[in-house]
Amino acid sequence: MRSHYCGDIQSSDIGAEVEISGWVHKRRDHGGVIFLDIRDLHGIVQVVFNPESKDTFDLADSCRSEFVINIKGLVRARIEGAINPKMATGEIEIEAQSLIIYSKALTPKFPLDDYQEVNEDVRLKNRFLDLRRPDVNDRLIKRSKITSKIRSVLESNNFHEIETPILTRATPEGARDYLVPSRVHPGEFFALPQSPQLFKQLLMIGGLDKYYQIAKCFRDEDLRADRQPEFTQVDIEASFVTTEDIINLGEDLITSLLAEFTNYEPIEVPRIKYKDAITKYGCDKPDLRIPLELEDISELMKNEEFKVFSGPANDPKARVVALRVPGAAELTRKKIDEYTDFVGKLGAKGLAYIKVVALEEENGLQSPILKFLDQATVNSVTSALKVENGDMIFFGAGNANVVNLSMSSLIKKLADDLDLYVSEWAPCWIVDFPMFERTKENKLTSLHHPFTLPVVTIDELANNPDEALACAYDFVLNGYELGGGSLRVHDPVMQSEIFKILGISSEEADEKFGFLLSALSSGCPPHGGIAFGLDRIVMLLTGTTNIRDVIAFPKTQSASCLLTNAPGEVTLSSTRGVTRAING
RNA sequence: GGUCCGGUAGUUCAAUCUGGUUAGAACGCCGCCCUGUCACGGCGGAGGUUGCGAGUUCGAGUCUCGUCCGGAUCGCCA
Repeated sequence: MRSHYCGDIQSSDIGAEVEISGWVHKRRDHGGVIFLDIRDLHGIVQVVFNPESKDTFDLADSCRSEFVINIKGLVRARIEGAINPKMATGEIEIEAQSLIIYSKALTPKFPLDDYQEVNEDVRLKNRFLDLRRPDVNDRLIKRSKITSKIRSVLESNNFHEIETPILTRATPEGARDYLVPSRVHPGEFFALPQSPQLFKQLLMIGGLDKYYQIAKCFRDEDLRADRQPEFTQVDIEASFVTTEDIINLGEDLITSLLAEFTNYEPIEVPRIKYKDAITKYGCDKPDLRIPLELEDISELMKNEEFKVFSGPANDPKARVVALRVPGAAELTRKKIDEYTDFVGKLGAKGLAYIKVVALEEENGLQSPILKFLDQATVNSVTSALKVENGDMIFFGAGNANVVNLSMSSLIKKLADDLDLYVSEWAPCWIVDFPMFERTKENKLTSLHHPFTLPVVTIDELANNPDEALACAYDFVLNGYELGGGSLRVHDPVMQSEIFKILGISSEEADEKFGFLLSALSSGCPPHGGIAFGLDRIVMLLTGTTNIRDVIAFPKTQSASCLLTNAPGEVTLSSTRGVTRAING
C-alpha cells in the first residue's frame, strides 16, 4: 500500500513513481489546483491535483482533514519560487495520478497542527488523535529506542529477561496494592505487583544468576507529574555481586543512554552520603545542576537572643540553615513575599533574609532581622557563606523536616525563576542510606524495603536499629530519583530479625513471607540489584516534565482513563463469582 | 485527606477584579469564488444550558456556598 513514507521522499526521488498512504493533514483548494498535504509517521509531503484528470480532482476536492487516503503519483521538483524551506520535503511534490479514500473522518475534535496548544484533558479524551501529532509519537518512538538500548546493554552483560507474575500476593508494607478478587477462592485476593522484588530474589536463589525485566508495576497511591498508578521499571538483579558491581552497571546503563540520546558529556558521577545530601540540599534527590547549597548554622545561633533562630538551634529535632543566592540581592520585596508564601505552604513559619549590598561598608547589609542578631554572629554567617556584594541570604529555621522540605523546594524554585542552572545533566548516587526511619507514631519502617542488607551485624542491628546503615543506593538525575537498589539479605536469621524490628510478628512473617524465608534457608547466593523508572528516564531524555507525555495511554491525577472511562462499573455477567469473592 | 490554579462556541482565549442591552475574537466548520499555495486568499453563513446545583440580587458568565472534572503540590508513594 506504499512505496515510500511521506516524510522520506527527497530530491533524489524526482522522476520516480511513488505510492503513499496517510492522513490528509491540510487541504489548500485554489479552485483550479488543489494541494493536499499528506502525513504519516515520518512526515508530510505535498500532493498536487490538476483538473485535467477530473475524477481524481473531484475526489481530492471531497477530501477533508484526517481522511485516510492512498496516492499514486510522480515525484517532481517544485517549480521555482514554490520551494518551501520550512518543510523537510519542501523541494519536491507529488503529481497525483490516482487517489483512493480508505476512510473518511469527522472534523477532528482539536487541531493537529502545532499552532495552538490544546488542553490535556481534550487530548487524553481523544488520545488516538493526539498520538498522530509528531511531538507525541516522537516521544513514544524514542521510548521504544531507549528500551531497545537498555535491553542491548543488559544482554551484552549476560543478563536474561525473565517474566514474573502479575497476579501475586499482597505485601504488608509499602504502597497500597491494587487488588484482584479470586473467583476460585471466595474472599481471597491477588495483588498486582508493586515491583517484582521478591520474585527476582527467588530467581537468584533459583540460580538464574543475572535477571532483568521491563516490568509493569502497580501502586494504588496518589499521582503526581512524575507518578502514575501503573508504571514501568527496568528491574535488575544479579548474584555474587557487591554494591560496587551494581553501581557500575547502573551507571554504565544510564550514561550510555545519555550518551546515545543527549549531548551528555561524561563526568565522574559523584556519590553523596544520604546524611550529607539532607544536610547540604535538604533532600535525598538533589538537582546538582543548581549551584546552591544549604549551610547549617545551628551552632552559630545557639547563644543568640533571637528565639526564632536560637530555639531551633538548641532543639535536636530542628535546624537552622542559611542559603546564599549569588546575585539575588535585587529581588523585590514583592518577590520575597512570594517566596515567603511559597515556603509557608510547605510548613515554614517565615523566610528571613539578608541582602548583601556593600559588604565593606558599615550598613552594607539590609534585613529586618539584623537588629535581633549579634554583629559577630552575622559576620560569622557571612564569612561561612563566603558572600559577595549583590548576594541574598535566605534563612530557614525550625523543625528539621520542615526546613529541609521548604528550603530544598526554595532552591528548585529560585533556580527556575533566576535560571541558575549551570549544567544540563547532573547525575549522582545517593549512598549510605539508613536501614530504617521513624514514623509519626515513632515506629520503625524500612527506608528502602525490608529485604535490604544492613551494613552491620544482626546484633548491632537489633541493639541500635536507628543508626544502622543499609547497603542501598539511589541514582538521581537532575533532581529526579531515577532508580534505587540494594544488596539483599541472604541469611534467614537476619531477615527474621528485620521483620521483628519492623513489628511484623513471626506468625505474620511466616504467613506472608514463609516462601522467602524457606528459600533463604535453602542455599541463597549473596545478591543485589536495582530498579530504574523507565517512564522517568524517557521523560528526562525527551525533555518533558510530565510522565503522561511518555505513556501512550496515561491516567489522570484521579487515576482514571479519560479515553476508556476506566475504571467503570461492571455488568452482572462479568462479575459472576466475584461478588462472592469480595463478600467472602 | 489538605492547599492552590483552572472549567465560557469544535479548539484556544476575551468579557469575571468593578453584576447591567443580543456573551466577543481568532482558528476550525459549512456555502460560493479563486491554477502555485504551503498556518493560501476573498465574500457570506452556521455554531453557546458560560461544567452541574443551590443561594444573594430588580438583574449572575461575573458575587457566595456546595458538587463534579482537569492540573500543580503537601500528606502518601516499603
